[in-house]
This record gives sequence, C-alpha cells and structure tokens, in this order.
Amino acid sequence: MAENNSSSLMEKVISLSKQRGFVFQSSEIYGGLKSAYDYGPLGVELKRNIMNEWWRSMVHEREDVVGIDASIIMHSKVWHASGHLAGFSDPLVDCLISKERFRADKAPRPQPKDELPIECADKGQAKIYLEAIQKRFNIELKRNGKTLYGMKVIDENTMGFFPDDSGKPAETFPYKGYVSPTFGSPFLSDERQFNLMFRSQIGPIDVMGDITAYVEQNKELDGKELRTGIEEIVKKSAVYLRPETAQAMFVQFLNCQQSMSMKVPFGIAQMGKSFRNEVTVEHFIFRSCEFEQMEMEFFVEPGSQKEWLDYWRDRRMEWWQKLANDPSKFRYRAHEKDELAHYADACYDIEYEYPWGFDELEGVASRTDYDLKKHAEHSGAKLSYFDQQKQDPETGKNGWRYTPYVIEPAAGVTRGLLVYLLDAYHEETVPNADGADSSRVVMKLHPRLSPIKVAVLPLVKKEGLPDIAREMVSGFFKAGINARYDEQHSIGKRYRRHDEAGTPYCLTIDGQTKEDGTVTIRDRDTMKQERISKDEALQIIQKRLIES
RNA sequence: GCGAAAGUAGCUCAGCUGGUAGAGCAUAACGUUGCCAACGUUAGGGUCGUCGGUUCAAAUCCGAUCUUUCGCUCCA
Repeated sequence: MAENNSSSLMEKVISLSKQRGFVFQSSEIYGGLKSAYDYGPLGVELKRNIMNEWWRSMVHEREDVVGIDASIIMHSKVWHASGHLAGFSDPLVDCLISKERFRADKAPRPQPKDELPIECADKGQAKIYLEAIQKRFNIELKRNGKTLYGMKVIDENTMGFFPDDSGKPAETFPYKGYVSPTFGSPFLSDERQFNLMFRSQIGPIDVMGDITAYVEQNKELDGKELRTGIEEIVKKSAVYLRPETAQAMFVQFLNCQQSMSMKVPFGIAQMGKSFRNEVTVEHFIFRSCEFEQMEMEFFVEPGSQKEWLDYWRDRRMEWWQKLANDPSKFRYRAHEKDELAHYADACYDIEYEYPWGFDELEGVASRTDYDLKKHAEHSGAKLSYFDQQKQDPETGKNGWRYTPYVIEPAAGVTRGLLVYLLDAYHEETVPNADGADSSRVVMKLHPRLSPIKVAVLPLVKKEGLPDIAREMVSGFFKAGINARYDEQHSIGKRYRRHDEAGTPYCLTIDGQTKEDGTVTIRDRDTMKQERISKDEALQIIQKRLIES
C-alpha cells in the first residue's frame, strides 16, 4: 500500500470530499462564506451515522443516560449564569502600527520610567514602522537595527517621546498601561469588546427604531455614554445562539431527573448545533463558527468525580477507536492546571493525530458542581438531589441532599467526521484487468458509518438484470439499509466509484443469477468476491453490519 | 487580525514578455464489450473568484475585495 504523504493527505481528503459529495463550501456560487461548510449527499449520511452511533452507545444502550433536544435559543439569563456573557467578551486591542490584535489583559505592562523600545522583525519592517509612526504621530523615533526607541513611560496614564538626553519629552501621549506583546508597541487602539457569541434580537419590532429614538433624544451624550445606552436597549431583547449544548442539560436537570425517575449517577445527553464567533477558523471543517456537538452531562455524587472522569475518558476513547482503522492515532492528554477552564477541576482531551499534528477531538471534563450551583443561584430553582439511602456526611443523619458533580464528555461531530474521513482515506496499488499495476482510492469507513451500505449492480443493462437488481434494492430499503442501484459505466468503474464513497459491499447481478439465483458479493477492503444466494444476501449483509 | 501563497471547465492543471481560452480525467448519448479506473464516435460545459483602473486590446499589468491553504496570533 502506498503511504500517504501527510502534508497532502488533507488536500486529498478535501478534494475527494467535494468530488464525491461529502463536504462542500457553503454558498460556493456566491464566492463562499468564510469557513462555513455544507454536508453533501454522502456527507449528511456519514454525519448522521456518526451521531446515531454515538446516541446508540451513550443513550439507548445505557440505563443511566437519557436524551434531550433543547432549543438553540435560550433565555439570555442562562448565559449570564453560566458566565458566557461575561467571559465571552474579552477586551481586544489593535496595534495601530503593526495591526496586531491582542488581549489587553494578557499584554506586557511596562511601568513608569521604563523605556518603550519597539522590536521589529527586521530592518525593513523597522523602517516601515518608523515612517508609519512619523506620519501618524509626527515624531521621529530613533532606529538601531531593527529596534525603534525614544518612547518612555512617564506615569500611569502618560508616555512621552524623548528625542535626546535632556530628560524633557518633546511630545506626550496617553499611555494605556500595556504594550503589544509581539513588538512592544505602545501605539494602540481603544479596547474593544468582541462578542464571541452570536447575538440576535427576539420579537417582531426591530430594535433599530428604539435606538434611533434614543440617539435623537440624547444628542448631548458622548460616545461612551451613548454606547452604554444603546447596549441597554439592545440587551433588553437580545438572545444568543448557544455556544455549547451543555447548558440546556443543566437547566433541564430537574425535569429530566424527575420525569424519568433517574437516580444519581445518571446522565443527560444531547446532540446539536452550536455557534461561536471564533477569532480564527482553520483546517477545513476542524474549527468553524457553526458546528455540531455531541455532549453528555453525567451527574455524580460529590467525591466520586475522579473515578467517573477516568471511566468516561476510557469509554469515549474506546468508542472513537472502535470505529477507526488506526487506533494508534488517538491519545488522551490531561490538561495542565493553568489550562483548565474556571469551572473544571480536571480535564482530559481526547486527541487525534491530524495532518498538522495532535489536536483536540473531544474534551472529557470534570465540571464540579459549578454549573448547577450557578443556575440554582441565578434562577432560584433547587438544583440538587436528595438521596434517601445515603447519610449526610456532615450531620451523619439519614438522607443526603447535595448538588451533584458533573462529568462532561463533549465531542465535536464535525471534528469526528473529519477524523473518520482522514482515517478512512487509503491509496492502494492493485492489479487491473491486464494484471498491470493501477491505483485505487478507497475510503475504508467503518461499515456502520458508511453512507451507502450496499450497492446493487447489474453486470449489464439488459437481459432483465436491472429488474432483479432494483427488486433487491427495495428489499434492502424495507429492512432499513441504505442501498443504491447503479448501472452507469463498466463494472470495474462502478466498483472504484463505490470504493471512494466507502460503500463496504457491492452485489453484482449477472447472467448466472437468472439460472441459479446467486449473486456475487464483493468486499470493499479485500476486493474479494464470493457467490451467495440472492435470497440470503439481505441476511448476510445485516449480519456483517451488526458484527462489524 | 497579521504575513506568505493561491483562485482559469465538475476535478487536476497548462496558458512565456498583454492580442477576445486549452489538455487530461469526469459528464451525457449511441454502438461494441462484459467482474475491478475498457474502446470507438459524437456532444455539452468557462463573461478566467468579484469589482474597479491602465490600454486600441487584460486570464495576463495595477488597486480593492471575497474565498482557500500554510505560518503566526487567538481558542472564554
């Protein structure tokens, strides 16, 4: 088998995705929309199959997990309680010279009397920046190689340009208290809020009307005051697209627990779309603003979270590996303390070795009781659990009321789809009809993930063979198996086409079928064929799908 | 957001210094063949990402913009 060059594997998978109908660029005929993707005829099947497998293993096959499907738009108080509305808007600043954008709270903070050298990447850049500063601020900094100097912090709010050693500034500027991390530039824009959640307005009356009226009535206000006023108006009817599906499980914790009489430990699972205004989008469908998640919140007794964290990490790892050709490409990595989100006391990332290196596929986090407590606090609901069988560890009395701890396996569907496309892609050298080498591309998707399970192919388009094939196809449909009739082109070409689509089995109807009622079944991976009875074909394929 | 590269037929690409677009594969039809990318004949398909500028003339030069890829930054 020819080894794939990993740098071009991504390109090949993207190209095949488009050609075979797995993934298309969104709005392509209008020039495409930044990092939004559509799932094509095969992609939608693959995505659903991944999600169905997840649902089956996480919900159907478990007595201790129930599912929900919550709305994408939730009460905006949910996001206040979860901390998303605060945490989502980080103040960002642009360097006016280099155009670098960075987070103000993470920037270096030179103190009064400190020099403010601007370290450029090279001499050429230094010259360009020198000119830009001269043009914009009308001061001529000194240049030494790739460093520009002459700026100094005077006090907390002021910096100055010191052209000589006299100690007197030729010009002073307001100082923001920090400089840009890469160049050390103190020439910065104001801090701006970048909302990472998608905001919209609910209600039929456009909020622009209220804003216009407000602005007209408050013409004397300055920019900052106006902004605050407008924010108030907008926020009144603002709704947000969920940035994760998890919050719905916390908010519906009591309803699920009570309606289904669930006893801790138990979980609530959900699959669906989430939305984030990512700062950067990258790697095809790996990170995009609209994405799909498969999340489960597993509620456990306080103190047992470590044990359950390990349990779910292992279960999830097994699941990913079971459906892949190469389990060695998966690993898990414990988060460092400084990497942990504010709500977590431990976290594992399940990572996959993508063409650009190991990167996240699923996070298994121990979220403590943070979320339930926050929602209890903000909503006034009693989001706790009463266990009659247990003793309260503090009072020693029978019956224990506590806020459950939460273990959260949160997987990206879209990332999973990318992983399985990458894992499935194989190029092989196989003999052609004359025995010479020819190459074939085959998507070795797990049969249960394959968009099409079985292709039924009449060897020729005549002698009644198409009728037999179509009859078999409808038999598969009745059994709930996605089959496909295909009569275009030579038989060899049809096999190769279904190799690329990842179809695991091809049934071929030939002249002998009419004589003895047998067909050939061809295996995608081995390319081996056997003759089986036409009437047993459905059973045989059903059996292989279950056992695979 | 910054830097670099790219965008020409469904796909992969060619098109040299400006002169009104080509190949292979793919697609469709007919014929022949009949088990691993067959052959023959024929056909369809591009306002060269978009907008603007220079020019007698722009796929080609210039500017802007959108999109993609890679690197940086970011990823609560």
